Amino acid sequence: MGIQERKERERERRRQQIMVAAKRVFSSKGFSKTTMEDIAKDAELSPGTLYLYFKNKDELYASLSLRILQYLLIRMEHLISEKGMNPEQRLEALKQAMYDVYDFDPLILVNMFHLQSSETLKNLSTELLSEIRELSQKSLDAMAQIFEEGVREGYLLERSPAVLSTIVWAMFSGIVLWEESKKIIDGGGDYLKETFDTAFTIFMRGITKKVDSKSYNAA
Amino acid sequence: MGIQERKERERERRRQQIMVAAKRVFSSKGFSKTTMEDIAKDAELSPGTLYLYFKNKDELYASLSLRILQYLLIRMEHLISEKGMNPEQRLEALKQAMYDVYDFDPLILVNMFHLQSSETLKNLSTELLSEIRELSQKSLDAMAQIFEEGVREGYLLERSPAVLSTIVWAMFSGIVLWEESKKIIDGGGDYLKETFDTAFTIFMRGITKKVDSKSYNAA
Amino acid sequence: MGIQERKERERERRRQQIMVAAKRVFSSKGFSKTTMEDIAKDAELSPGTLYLYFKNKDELYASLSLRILQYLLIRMEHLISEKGMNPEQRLEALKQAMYDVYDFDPLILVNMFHLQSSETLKNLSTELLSEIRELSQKSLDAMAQIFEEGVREGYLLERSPAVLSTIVWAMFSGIVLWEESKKIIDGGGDYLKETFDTAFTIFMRGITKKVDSKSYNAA
Amino acid sequence: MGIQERKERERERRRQQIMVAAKRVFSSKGFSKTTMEDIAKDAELSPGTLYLYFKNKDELYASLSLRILQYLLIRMEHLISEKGMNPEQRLEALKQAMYDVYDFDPLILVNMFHLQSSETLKNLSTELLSEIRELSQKSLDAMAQIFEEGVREGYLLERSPAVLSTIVWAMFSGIVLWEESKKIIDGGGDYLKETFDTAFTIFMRGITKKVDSKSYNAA
DNA sequence: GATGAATGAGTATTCATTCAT
DNA sequence: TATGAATGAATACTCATTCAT
Repeated sequence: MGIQERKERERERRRQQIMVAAKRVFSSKGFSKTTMEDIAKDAELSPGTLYLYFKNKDELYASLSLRILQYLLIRMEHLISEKGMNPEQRLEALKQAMYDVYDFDPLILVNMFHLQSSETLKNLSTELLSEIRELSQKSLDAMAQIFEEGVREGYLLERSPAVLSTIVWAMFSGIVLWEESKKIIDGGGDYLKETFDTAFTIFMRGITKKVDSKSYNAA
Repeated sequence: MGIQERKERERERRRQQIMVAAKRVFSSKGFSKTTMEDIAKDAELSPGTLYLYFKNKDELYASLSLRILQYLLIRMEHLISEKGMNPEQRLEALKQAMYDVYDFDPLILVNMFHLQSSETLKNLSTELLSEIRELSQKSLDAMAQIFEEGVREGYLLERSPAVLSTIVWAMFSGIVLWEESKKIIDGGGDYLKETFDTAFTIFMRGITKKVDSKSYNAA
Repeated sequence: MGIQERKERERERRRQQIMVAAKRVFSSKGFSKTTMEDIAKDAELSPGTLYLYFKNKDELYASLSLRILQYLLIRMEHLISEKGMNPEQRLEALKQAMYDVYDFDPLILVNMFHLQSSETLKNLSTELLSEIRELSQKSLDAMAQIFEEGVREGYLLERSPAVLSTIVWAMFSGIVLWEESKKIIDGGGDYLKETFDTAFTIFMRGITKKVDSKSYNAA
Repeated sequence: MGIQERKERERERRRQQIMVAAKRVFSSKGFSKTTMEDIAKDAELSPGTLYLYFKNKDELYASLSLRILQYLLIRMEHLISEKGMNPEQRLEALKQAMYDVYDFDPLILVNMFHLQSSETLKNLSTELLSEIRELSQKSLDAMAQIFEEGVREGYLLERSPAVLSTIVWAMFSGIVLWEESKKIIDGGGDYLKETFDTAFTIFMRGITKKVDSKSYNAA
């Protein structure tokens, strides 16, 4: 291992250390109530050091979303590379993958929507922004391939794979958002998996060619 | 009209004046970059006056969402009170109602999701919070009635109406959020209606008992 | 007195209050070691209030120089409006006026040179900058008139009045700077008046047509 | 050449390398906006290394002024050691020497005044401060010798040589400062040489015993 | 000597909110 | 009611300097 490489690895380790702390603090206090000093303390570093690894608070925040997007992409790519699954099985695996994304980091997933729908985006460096864009796009593309295959093999109705993947992702994120906000608003909720399972089943039935008896009136 | 009532009406007018200004400014600058003074200027009032009508910035912000929730509820209640529609027609009308909610104020709709997913909720007064909760719940309940009727009349599969309405709402909000964020991230988008139309059609097919030939392979 | 005018007067009073405090603190601690909070405390105001009257620290600093330039201009204009003085008397009065400017506020005079020669200028608003420029120019123009008259009346040699006034001002400011820096460097100095008196006498002899016996070998 | 001496030479070279970089950066960004890292980068060294050669930022800054003072002293000493000049010629040579000082490094010359008039002086080490003091004093003493000789030889009026040299230096620095600030404030200027030439001529006429016909009404 | 990562004290500025008028 | 001047707490970010390697 060259000295260059060792340094790079060390640097990456520090970044992770900071991100872990950031996630912890952001999750418990929310974005605007979290101070850089809070994060520094949690990471057992000085505030100045944070700025050696992240341009500003917004970028540190956004980098957390990046991680979950990266995880999403990995799962999607793994999914489409898997051999020997028929479309039905593959779609079932897709649903499972999305559960895993949620489990990977539910709070950051919600944050991601905050990020996307806010003015935060304007403070991000173009590199980071394009990285986010690229990851989102790739993940959706991967999802689309699954649907495409289903269509090609005559299992699914002829629908645009791109639109189908958008809908799945929207449905998933909408439910996440809804369940999380219910938790805050009335302390209820966390039926995410049940709800998403139902939603997914309905969705599948809606795009499957031969609507089999199994889906007919199944709970 | 009593003097009390006249006063109340005057007061309501001022509130609206402020909310209109607030909406304008929040929409163009985002929540955290908007100052109370910005809003006061836009409303041609002094900063102090704002506080005579709204407890604080968060509540002013949240009150905007309230309006759109009120509109949603009105539409839903109107929908279920309408006589002489069969389930299919009623569901079609539901889809149309949601388009209208979007058109009523797309930016505020997005703000609403932002509101839901953020720490803002924690700063709201219990009154406002419960008002939001109540409106959301009522709207969803109204939606649920539509599904319930469809089930009762044997048009829809036996599914929990509450879950179905949750899914529709989540699907809708997920797509809104997704399309808006695409606008910001890569300047693309605004396929909301097309996407939601497809999503709704699929969803309908997924929950309809007799899957007719019409939906089979339709674009 | 209209209400508008009363407010304006009140506002001006606050500005002065702040400037007096600023001068006191800047003089004792220097520009970069003075914090806005120091000044606020000295003025018995809150830090935020300072920003209601001055855009930023640089402008507050520069506004001090403005006062001394205003004083300089007043003295110069008074000088040229004075009737019944011959050129010799008028030049003597010029020297006296410059002493007074120095006495008006020696430290701020030094600051003014700091201001001029530094990067501070770049942070100033264009209004303030042009005000400084205008005051400087007007003062020099007034000075130039004195020399012009002396030339016209045949008392002085034919020299450009603009250049003469530049030289007098440069000589004056150079001596101020030098004496002040000597105070800091070796604790010596404060021979400003003696030195400037000699310098002025020599300068006068150098531009006077008839070099009289009085100036010959006078101390 | 001993090993000790070689080391010393090497050390001096590094100092020069740093000073050259420092001058470049200070000149383009001003003192307070220049960071030590800027200088380190320009010098292709690490920040830490700068501190092996200069105690701190202030001293690095001041050391630049030192160079120009050293140059001034060299010129002055050379001037008085020159044989076979009459007072008139020597004074003419003095004027020329000051032009050369200006040309040697106009920006640093301005910096020097900035240095003198500011709080920077208070941060300098006593060694550096006394070095500055000594160089200034020696240069002025050398200048004074020129005037003294002029007086002794009956060419100049009986004036204190120390005061005369102070005045010449103040006049010179005042003009430099004035011309430079005009450049910043209104983009005008660089008439330094013309202005100083006139000033010097007037000054000479003011201290010369026999005011000859040449200076009478000359341009 | 040289490095450069880490430090952490230091501060200008903002802005939601109040309250005397 | 309405005002808007004043408040002052709160904080992101910088950068001269150090020191372990």
